[in-house]
Amino acid sequence: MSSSVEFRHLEYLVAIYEGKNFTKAAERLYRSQPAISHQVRALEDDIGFPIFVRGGRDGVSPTPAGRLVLNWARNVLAERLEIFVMARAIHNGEVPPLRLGFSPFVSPHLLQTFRDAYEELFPGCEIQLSGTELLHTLQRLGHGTLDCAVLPLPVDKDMWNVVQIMQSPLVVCMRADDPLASQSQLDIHEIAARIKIFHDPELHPSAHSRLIEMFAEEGMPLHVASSAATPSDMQWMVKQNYGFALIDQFTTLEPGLTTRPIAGIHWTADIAFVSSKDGNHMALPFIEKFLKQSGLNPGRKRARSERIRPQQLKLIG
Amino acid sequence: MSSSVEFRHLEYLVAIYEGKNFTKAAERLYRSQPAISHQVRALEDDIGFPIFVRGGRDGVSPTPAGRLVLNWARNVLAERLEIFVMARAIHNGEVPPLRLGFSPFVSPHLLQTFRDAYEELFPGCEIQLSGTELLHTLQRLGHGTLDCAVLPLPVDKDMWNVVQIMQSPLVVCMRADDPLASQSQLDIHEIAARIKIFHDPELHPSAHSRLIEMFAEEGMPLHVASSAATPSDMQWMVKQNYGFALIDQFTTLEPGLTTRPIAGIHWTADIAFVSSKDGNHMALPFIEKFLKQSGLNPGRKRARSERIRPQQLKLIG
DNA sequence: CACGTTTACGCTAGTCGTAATTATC
DNA sequence: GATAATTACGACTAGCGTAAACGTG
Repeated sequence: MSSSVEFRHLEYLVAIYEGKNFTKAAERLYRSQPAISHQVRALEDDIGFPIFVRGGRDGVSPTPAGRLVLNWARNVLAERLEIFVMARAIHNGEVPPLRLGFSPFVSPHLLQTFRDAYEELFPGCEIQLSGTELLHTLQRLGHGTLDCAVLPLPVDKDMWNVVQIMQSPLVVCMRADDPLASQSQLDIHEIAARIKIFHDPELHPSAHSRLIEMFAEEGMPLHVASSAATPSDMQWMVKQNYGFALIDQFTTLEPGLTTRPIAGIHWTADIAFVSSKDGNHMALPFIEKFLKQSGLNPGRKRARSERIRPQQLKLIG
Repeated sequence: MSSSVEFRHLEYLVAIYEGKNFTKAAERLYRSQPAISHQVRALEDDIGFPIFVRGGRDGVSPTPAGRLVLNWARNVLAERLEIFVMARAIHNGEVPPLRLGFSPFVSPHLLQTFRDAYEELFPGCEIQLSGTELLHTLQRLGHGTLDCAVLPLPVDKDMWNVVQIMQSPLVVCMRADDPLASQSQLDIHEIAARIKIFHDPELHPSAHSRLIEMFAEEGMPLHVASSAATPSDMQWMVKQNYGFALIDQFTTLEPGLTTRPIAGIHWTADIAFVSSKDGNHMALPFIEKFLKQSGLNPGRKRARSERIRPQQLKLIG
């Protein structure tokens, strides 16, 4: 059956399609025309259906089934080139370290997942991490001192290559001994006034105003009391009873803290893989293809049993 | 170089990797062990780097570069099978019509783009369209009387396979002879009170409440005056001076109407390709793979010269 | 008849198998 | 010394080229 199809056949098919006849294809391929004809015929006999309809005078044209095969053939031939170029680079140690930026909002766990995926894709290739604030990270991407970054959305999709890799619900972070911790879900009206700890507005201007808007939608005014630059600072504040905080549900919690979802609310923090459009690290196309295909699966179970619904609102990075 | 790599080689590599040594691989492949050894050696000589490190006693293991090749090899071998099964189905006319649902919110232009992409992927294969309201479409997906659908987000990602295919800014639809049409952008405070035409809340419960929220965020109360079931009904109402409407910027406009963006506001309608997790139309995996890879490019220029920024807010389907 | 594909046939490359050799634990 | 990969060599498959036949405009 189709298991005797070889790359050689695909090369012939593509050449025939592009040359529009067997003869021209044969010239391109430095083969005799009968050789091509014979191979294609053998292939068609093998797979059980024709790839081309021999059109007599002006050129052959692919059948519908043939077009499917041709599309795939072009792809796969291109991939073959890329893969071996890349693999040779790996072998020669010519893959420069991947300079990966991230903002404090991105959980170490997600970074670890990314690192694992990268190790799987490019075994033995180094990653250099730089965690700074969002705007600075984007600046460095622009200057070319970073190859890519893991950042909260939104990010200008016309300016950067963006692949979303995570959509993580926001939950309320509180002390485990808080009376409200006995509830599995929280009523927004009960807790709105107690949410007082936020990320530094300077570091994430849009995120901050977004948060205020989200509460306004629910008819809740918000009182910003304390602000922090990192998730761990926020957690420290929660622990010290400064108030509650809204955090990514995948944030690693310090002992003595717990998280609860807000009933009926499905705010999320969206995280994306971002790279410069003219970024030139050779791994970038592979990474993006991989992320688009398979996504990134942080191997951790959902925080609560409740199904997480795609939500209307996004926390802006 | 790598252009002499054939599928045969990849099969050998994968068998060796899975069998962990040349001998077991040879058995699986119904070949002699030296044949395998010789082929792999020839391959490695050709590509210029080793795939396996011969580990003496307990099995060979892939080099870093080899792992990259192996990952790709597995993929590409699987693809080869799928492609020819699919192509044979196309040839035999065994591809059932793709029963595609869509909601009234989805522009015909986008559907056409999808249809073109499908025709490119599966030449000659039929699409059966069913346009009904969102909830009914989801019901039919569940019952298996639809294979897939093009729908506004959000849709439960745990319940359905969802691939976003479009993110289209919302603009204000008004009469071309309206005085405000002279402005290239509109001030939200000037027009909020005049936006009176909405989609029927019954048909899109979440979309409706979302719209009200979005205005609330901007501090604008919204007065729902008229409602319509389809975009063309909405346009008729705008024409008859019932008020302005908020529509997808890619909606085909009737003569006498025009659209303008709202300054500083970047609301969007997000459209996705949705299918049942146990949907069994053979084309679905291919379509999803294609959409994830290349997305869907509605070949139409941007409505205004202004760059569209990814936005914070999404109109719910 | 012209142009292009297919069939026929001999040649050779290269793939496979058997057997002998080498390497590693 | 046992297990497993490599080398050696002969056999045969099958991909190639040349030349002739076949089909369409």
